[in-house]
Amino acid sequence: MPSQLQENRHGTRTERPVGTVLDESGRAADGVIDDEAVGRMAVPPARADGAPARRRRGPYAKSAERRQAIVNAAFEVFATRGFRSGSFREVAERVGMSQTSLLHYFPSKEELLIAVLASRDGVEPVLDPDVLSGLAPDDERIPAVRFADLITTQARANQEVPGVIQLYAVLSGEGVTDDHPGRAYFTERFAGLRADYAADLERLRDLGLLRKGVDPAVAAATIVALWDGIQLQWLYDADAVDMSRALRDYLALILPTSPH
Amino acid sequence: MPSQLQENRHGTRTERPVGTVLDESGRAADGVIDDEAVGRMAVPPARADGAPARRRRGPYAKSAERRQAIVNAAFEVFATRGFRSGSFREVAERVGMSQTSLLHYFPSKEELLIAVLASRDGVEPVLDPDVLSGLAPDDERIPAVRFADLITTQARANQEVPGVIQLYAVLSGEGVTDDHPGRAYFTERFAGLRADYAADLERLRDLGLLRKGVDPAVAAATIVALWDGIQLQWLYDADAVDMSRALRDYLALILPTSPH
DNA sequence: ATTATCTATAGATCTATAGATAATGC
DNA sequence: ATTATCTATAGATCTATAGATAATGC
Repeated sequence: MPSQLQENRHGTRTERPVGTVLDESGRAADGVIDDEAVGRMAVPPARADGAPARRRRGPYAKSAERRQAIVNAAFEVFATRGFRSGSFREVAERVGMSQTSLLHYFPSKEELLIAVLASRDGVEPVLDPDVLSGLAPDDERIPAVRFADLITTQARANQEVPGVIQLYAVLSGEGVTDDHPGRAYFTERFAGLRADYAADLERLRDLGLLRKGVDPAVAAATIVALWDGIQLQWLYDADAVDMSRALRDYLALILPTSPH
Repeated sequence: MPSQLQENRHGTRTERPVGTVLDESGRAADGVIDDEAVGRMAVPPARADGAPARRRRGPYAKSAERRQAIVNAAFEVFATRGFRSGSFREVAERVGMSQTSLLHYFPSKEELLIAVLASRDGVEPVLDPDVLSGLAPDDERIPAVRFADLITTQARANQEVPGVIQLYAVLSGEGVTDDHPGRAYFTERFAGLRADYAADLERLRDLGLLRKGVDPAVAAATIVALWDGIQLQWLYDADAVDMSRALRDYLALILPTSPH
């Protein structure tokens, strides 16, 4: 039973995402100390009088909470206005502080965006991977059913978290414009998702559960593409499309044993 | 033989697209007189001295050409920067005139966007619908093959027109942000594409060419979604995905008779 | 005379810096 | 003493208006 399949859900990886913001004390936005970053910190210079250099105090107690509030507000602003049109002033207004105070936490708009993208990876709901579609515990089709279930369940769950789908659609479109600071994030995210799904599908193929003639790499890109594309249509007209249905139908086509 | 299938290619409709800009003489951007718009024009008021009201002269000879040059420049600017971040100044620079002169042709940025979206529908390459995959002229699978060929050929052709895919991805993402003037265009475009493809697939189903269990409406939304999504991935990494391959493979799954 | 184009500029942004004051914690 | 927050503001935008001048065509 390839339990690895559980590790590749859309957006539930545990490594720290690329570009996680670290403040000067080497603390990531979630408050966890990053040893590597601490190691990279500038050593306080010895003073001319030979006295020992002073130690930095680090952020105050409520600082992490404040950062998170800013990231949450920026999440909303970027989702409703995009990165380039979303303004510091609007984020500040929502979080109830002056615009310049934001710069104490995020010294540039780029860094704020990176923090939002990183936080987004954590906002997605975590699934219970044991929700199976009533198959006998030794049913050989379980890996295929689980793979399809994880994707469609995740799609349905994303739908319930306000802003997640819109932030993603808005920024992934804007990200291909000139010099956009989100480009690397999306390039890597797409590559990672394709690789993860392709690996899953190769395992399923080896188990004889993938339809003959389906290429795992092409199907992996197709799953991601279909998912993104149907989300975009859903944003324009939520009643006109059924996101999880479209995904389920496609997965049923390439994994003929899964239910439909 | 359902020749209607040829009429529904991605972006090759002949009606004037929603929101086509008409200048004050009732002339559309392409120079064609729009009778209905002329009829709507304000009647010149009779003057106090009873003399006949003067007639408007209409745009000068080179005006249509100038408009087109502006639309083309705006196309590039919006594709590389998005609508909100793309500026009148940059469009003016590319077209070699002052920023304020643009306002003579397009009195607001919104109208310029509408004109760009309308022009985009005409930029897509027109296909020769008779390119078939070497089937006997009386082969009953021809409608399915033609449907699949039109889509994959269009996908390959779009790839060759610089900016078309990027403009579309950037603006369709930005279009879901608050008060975006492109929202109506994309809402209607998606609805139209879904309806067109669904009608095609229903015909194919009636001919026994659609795989059992495939719902035409879901498959129609899936084609559009897959297409948009794979284009987005392609913009981030052109070497990593094969757009027409992904479309072809999906179409082969739902239309089992088409070649692969 | 009408259309096309330009200069000057109003008025509203926006990001970021400078530097003062308030709050927190060693 | 350090961190957090604020006010004031520089300097760079951006869209759009006002109104003058140039080019075109009735």
